[in-house]
Amino acid sequence: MPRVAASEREEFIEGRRAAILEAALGLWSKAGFDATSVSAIAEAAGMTKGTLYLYFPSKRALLEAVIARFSLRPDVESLVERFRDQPLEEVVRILVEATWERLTERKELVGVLLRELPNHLDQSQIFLEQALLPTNRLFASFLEEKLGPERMREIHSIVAGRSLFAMVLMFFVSQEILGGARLLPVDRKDIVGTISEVFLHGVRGQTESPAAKGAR
Amino acid sequence: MPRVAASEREEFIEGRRAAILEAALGLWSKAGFDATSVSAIAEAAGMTKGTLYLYFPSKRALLEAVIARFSLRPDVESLVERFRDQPLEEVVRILVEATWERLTERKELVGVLLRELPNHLDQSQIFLEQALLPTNRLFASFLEEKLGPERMREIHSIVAGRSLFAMVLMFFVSQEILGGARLLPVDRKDIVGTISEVFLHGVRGQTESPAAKGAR
Amino acid sequence: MPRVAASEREEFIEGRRAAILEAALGLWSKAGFDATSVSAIAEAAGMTKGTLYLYFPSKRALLEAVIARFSLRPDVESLVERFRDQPLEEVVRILVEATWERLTERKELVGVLLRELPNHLDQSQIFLEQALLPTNRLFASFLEEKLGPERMREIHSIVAGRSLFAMVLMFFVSQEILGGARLLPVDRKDIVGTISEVFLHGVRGQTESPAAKGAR
Amino acid sequence: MPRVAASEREEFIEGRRAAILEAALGLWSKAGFDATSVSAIAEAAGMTKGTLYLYFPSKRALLEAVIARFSLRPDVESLVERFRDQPLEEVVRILVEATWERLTERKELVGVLLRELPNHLDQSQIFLEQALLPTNRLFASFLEEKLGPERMREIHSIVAGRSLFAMVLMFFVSQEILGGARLLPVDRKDIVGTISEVFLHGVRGQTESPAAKGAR
DNA sequence: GATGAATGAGCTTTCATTCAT
DNA sequence: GATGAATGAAAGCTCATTCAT
Repeated sequence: MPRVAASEREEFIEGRRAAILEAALGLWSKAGFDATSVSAIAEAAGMTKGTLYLYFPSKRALLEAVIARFSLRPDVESLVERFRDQPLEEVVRILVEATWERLTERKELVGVLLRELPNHLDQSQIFLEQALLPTNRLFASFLEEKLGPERMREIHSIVAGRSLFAMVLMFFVSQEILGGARLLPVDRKDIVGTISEVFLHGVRGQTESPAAKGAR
Repeated sequence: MPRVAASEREEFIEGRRAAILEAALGLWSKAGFDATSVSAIAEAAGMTKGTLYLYFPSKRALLEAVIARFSLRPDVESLVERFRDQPLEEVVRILVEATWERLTERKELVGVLLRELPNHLDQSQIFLEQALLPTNRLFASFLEEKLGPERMREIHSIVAGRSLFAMVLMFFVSQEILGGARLLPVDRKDIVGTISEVFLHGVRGQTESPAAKGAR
Repeated sequence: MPRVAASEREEFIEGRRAAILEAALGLWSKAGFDATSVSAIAEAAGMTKGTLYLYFPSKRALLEAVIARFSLRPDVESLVERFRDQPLEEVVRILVEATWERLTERKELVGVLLRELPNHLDQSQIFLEQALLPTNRLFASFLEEKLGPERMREIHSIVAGRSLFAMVLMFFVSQEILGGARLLPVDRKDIVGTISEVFLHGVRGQTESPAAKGAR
Repeated sequence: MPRVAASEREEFIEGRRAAILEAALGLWSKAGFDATSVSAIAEAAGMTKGTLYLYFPSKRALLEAVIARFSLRPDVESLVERFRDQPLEEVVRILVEATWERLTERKELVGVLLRELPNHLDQSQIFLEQALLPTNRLFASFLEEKLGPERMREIHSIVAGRSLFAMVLMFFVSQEILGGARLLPVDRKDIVGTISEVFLHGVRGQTESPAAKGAR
């Protein structure tokens, strides 16, 4: 004779879990995993330590749940799917823009992952396997299709694809997480534009005019 | 009245400090700053906790000393200086190669910096200012010289320069630090080659054949 | 939802705090503040260190709480109020007796205060202001009333009043705290009697018979 | 074949010991025995920890040496001896004045003794026996002589004598050590005058005029 | 489901003392 | 005689986790 419907109860529980995850993420992004106490998280989530342990069996498990939340995958996949017929230029620009957007939205999570993944190598494996590699593969195959087999003999599509993501992420980290923006602010347009430009000509490669060739 | 020459004593002290720094770096790269106890570091350095505190006033000061050790600066500077007259292609390839080498040598330090800098934003600022920006500026001016003012109206030299470093570092992090190499090993030659290739064509840009243009 | 009434819980907490204060006082009176460890106090109070820190945020705060407990004030005030119409002799004798009694009851606290106040000058100020001065002033005004303005031109009522307390306290300290009683036991009656006698004739002053005068 | 005469060496050693004692006293009076480290004392004495241990076998022994330095004895004895034939009034006034002076000179030592004696009861015994009791007895016998056997049936000469010292010391402690002077400054003349006045009439006692009696 | 008192292991740091040089 | 590097014990304090209510 449950007082509430099962679904309602589950919803409630999911809400509490979400509140805890959010609180943990916020505090960890500020001070790191070890330097944040469980009771601080519980307080930020509006409950006591004891209650928090009703929803997660340990601090470690809470970290795993936070990590599991993150993925750029859905975005990239749907974008690539949606724009598969568009020219490469278009897709790359949209992708860079979307990725930067996504990173900005999840700034806190990016910071936490950056710091905590290396401390938890098993988590790291899972994360790479589930969140990064499929996207990397998908985009690589898209690149291969667009660039043709000839060019693929010169560059490694996986490396190339990951390089694009690397440029975006690294720029994001140095500007937004480590505070580079305060020292040397760069306009977002310049960032997205330059990265796309560099990548595009980079993967296209080679097809320079004789004049440019002479200039080398 | 000291029995040993001052220089000899200083040497001895410097040796102990170095041993401590090395021990700290090794342990931190495995488990992180907070999760590594001072006594573990002392033991790894072949002394007791009390002795360690003779050489560093606090755990925090030890971290700062470890961070202060790191810089890619000298390398890049001397390389750019040495090869200033060589074609861009040459310099970029050498630079990417050298940076990858350096990162590999200092793998542990890279991991520690990655994780601890965001937790110590003041240190972060100092690090960015002293280790990253000067190099970034130097390479940007080198790029401008090589590519000419026209191209510079299309791309941002600082962003471009940092993108190169970003590609190298990010690849390094995902392969070597987070363990990507175990999931999807990529040959080092491919990495260096592709990154250089992408970057070079990327910054050169533009001078495509009409055929390529039509394909967009 | 708490299972016990709020008042009941508060009572419980107050009980634990009292147990800790008592334990701290007992140990400090034997070995001093610095030489007594927090875990020794906790053990004496029937709990572990961690639990003690649930009730007091620091060792220092515990000291402050102990100091805050002490005051001779209520006694003196009520006594002076109650016996305001009695002759000075009566009041002084009762006061000396009561003070000695009180000191004996709180022997441990007296010892702790004696030693720790000079190490914590801020606490010292608070203690003097709240516990000593009001009493001193009250008794001084009582003396002025009883002795008349003429005599007051010769002696300083604040100094005189404090002198009485000084005699009692100092005797107490040298006999009971420093162990003088073991070397040269003095009957309590003698102490109270002589101090009162000395003080009374002292403040009355002057009105000796010619015979006594000649004996000088 | 000593390079210096034995006496010269002894003098040197005595000088170092004195420097250490002084340094220890200065620091202890500020922060207390436990809260002052041996190396702080050594530094203040112009040597290193290791050297200090050449002169005193332990921190505890250093405390004992400091305590052993203190005594009011010589003063009181010589004063009483010198003024034995003067009227009681004169002697008491001089004694109070001299004691206050002495306490002021040795303010630091008084503070240290006050705090540390109760922590070191064995030292306390020695101190009482050697520094206080003989003086107390001497002054008591002087009082008996001056006041005559009749009065002695009413007051206890030891208690009376110590009361005088108590008044002086207690006033000194509350004003100078605990900082009472800052709250309620009292002129030194008033202090010495009132204490002497109170004591003198107090021990003389009894012989009031009928008028005064009626005023009670 | 929620609480919060309790714990014990572990942390960083200090310090009196020793001893080879 | 003087040094200062080394130590190990212990201090104050924090915190993840448990569990009776």
